[in-house]
Amino acid sequence: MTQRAAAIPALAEAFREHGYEGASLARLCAATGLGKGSLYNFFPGGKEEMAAAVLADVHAWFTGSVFEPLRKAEAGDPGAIGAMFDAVTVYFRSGRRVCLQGAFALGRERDLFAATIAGYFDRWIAALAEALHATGHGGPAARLAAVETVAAIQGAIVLSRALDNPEVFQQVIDQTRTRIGATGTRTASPHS
Amino acid sequence: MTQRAAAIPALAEAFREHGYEGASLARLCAATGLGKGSLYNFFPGGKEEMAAAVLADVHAWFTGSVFEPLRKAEAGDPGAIGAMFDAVTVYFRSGRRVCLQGAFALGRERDLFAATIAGYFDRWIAALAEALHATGHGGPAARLAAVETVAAIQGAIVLSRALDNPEVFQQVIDQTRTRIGATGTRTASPHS
DNA sequence: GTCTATACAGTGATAGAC
DNA sequence: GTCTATCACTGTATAGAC
Repeated sequence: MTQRAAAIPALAEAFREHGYEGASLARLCAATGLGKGSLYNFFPGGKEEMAAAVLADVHAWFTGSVFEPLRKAEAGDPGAIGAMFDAVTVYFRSGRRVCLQGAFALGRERDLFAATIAGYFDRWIAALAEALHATGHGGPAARLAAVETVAAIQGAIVLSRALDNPEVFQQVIDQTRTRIGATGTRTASPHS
Repeated sequence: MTQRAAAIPALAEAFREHGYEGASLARLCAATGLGKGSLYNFFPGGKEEMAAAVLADVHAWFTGSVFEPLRKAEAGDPGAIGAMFDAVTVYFRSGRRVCLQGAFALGRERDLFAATIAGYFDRWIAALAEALHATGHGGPAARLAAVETVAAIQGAIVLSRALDNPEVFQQVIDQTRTRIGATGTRTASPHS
């Protein structure tokens, strides 16, 4: 059990780097340091179960580190939204690290994990919309702003990777952050 | 020569639907209606050359239908930027159709086509920044707004596919369009 | 030029030894 | 539990008949 959990981060990085179809079992073995037998012992469903476990792990991390803290904005914490921007900037390494659910949404992997992927972004948008509502945005406007913000983050990852330039990630994040009036860290030096 | 050109749109759709690694030669043959021998006759470099030809074709279409028309904003046409939003909405079918260069930017395909992908987005941002500059945005602010707008479009594709909901594409596009003050069609009915 | 046949490495998955 | 060996299959690419 704990062995299985320990393999998931390595699997996640392999899926991030190579995509679902590109992450062959040979690479997954190399990434985890386990043989095929061990992997199939932990994940009887094969590659699909490994990817599902990784997506669930990512969702769990975001729930604890992003979605739940956003709820603190309801308690009157104006810095909660700013903390979200800081968290995703670190997590996605300023665009150098891919959003797995976003990447899967573009390919045929979406058919396999449609409900999981939609659930992830639904929760994100809902939590952010609540926080925006608590900080003054009107009801429907809060959800629109939440949708636009999450889209901006995903677009920032795509564009910064396309241009191979983490600074454009920072630019998009900073503009989005100031527009919706979030407090918190504004990156002074855009490097690394 | 003209036969080769006729195959490219079919190849493009196959790469869009299945991704680079997922688009097997069998599927590329089925999509084009050609045998392997014919494909290798037109594209001696194999799959990589087919994908490169597709990316070049997409770039050429955007140059003629998006980038060049944006330059008309310099001639004092305020509707040029609005026309860009209309064009990309139709082209990407409100998020149902993937941006090939954006999808490749997320995967390992980026290593193969890095210069091509970066060039595509560089041209887009440059053309849009010029148009924004001509319609009143200050110099550095114009480029920032251009970067943010292109990122918003890419994020709109990712998010609308993740939620399997073209309306969120329209929402993000409409918000971005009004924020930068572009005239043109504002989608009244968000359906299809 | 376009097809069929084929080469050969690599795929996901399984069975069985230890 | 973890490994090695092997499975049937698909991948890209090539060769050769027509």
